Amino acid sequence: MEDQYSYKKRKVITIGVVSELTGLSERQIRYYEERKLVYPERSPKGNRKYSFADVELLIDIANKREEGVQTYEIRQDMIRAEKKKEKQMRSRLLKGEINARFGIQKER
Amino acid sequence: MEDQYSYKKRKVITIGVVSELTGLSERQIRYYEERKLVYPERSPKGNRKYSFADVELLIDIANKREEGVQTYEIRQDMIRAEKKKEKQMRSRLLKGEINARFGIQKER
DNA sequence: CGTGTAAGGAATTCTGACACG
DNA sequence: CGTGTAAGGAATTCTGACACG
Repeated sequence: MEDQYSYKKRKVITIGVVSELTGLSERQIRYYEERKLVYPERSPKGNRKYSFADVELLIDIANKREEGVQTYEIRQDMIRAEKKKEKQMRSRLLKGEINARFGIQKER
Repeated sequence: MEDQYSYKKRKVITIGVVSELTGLSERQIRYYEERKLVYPERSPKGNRKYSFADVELLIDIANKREEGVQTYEIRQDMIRAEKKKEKQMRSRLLKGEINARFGIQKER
């Protein structure tokens, strides 16, 4: 469910590449960060670094925006989805499903 | 066997990040390219872009170099491994194993 | 609210070359 | 052979701001 951590979530992509990948302007990407929709990491000197997961998220955001959805709405939806997910995780923990599914997983 | 194409093989990482990820200097990374050990793509304006697969390859190269293996040797080994792989692919094709393993694969 | 843009500066990357060994 | 470095230029990224709507 969480996908492999490495490639998808490592924050290594610069904003210029993210712009190419998503079709969004750097201005838009930085603005969505300001609106708390994305959370890039920063290199030692302050350059933003994104993951493939971030790129996908930004593409979803771009689609929502095209539909006229405001950044505030998008954020609210994300928060709701997040809470829903946490809730599921908690109930699964109680059932011990985590170990069953991820306990004896092979590497990679 | 080929892993998922997307995240691991997309060339989106700049040389500076690759340098951080591998511990190699940019000079070394460019030199290994000159010796035909790595093949980054180029952005429209000429900036090198690497994949996670490239990063792993560079780490392997760094290890070989530490053992004193010359770039020429490393390249020869890579070529040999490549040919061996092609050979396997060919024999598998004949047996029709490709369809069996990749034909009805689900997305992602 | 969401995005473009000019502004000025700092950091990144590029190439070709000299250096050492 | 493998790598460091100074050199000069071009491209990238950053921030804060003004603009429009």
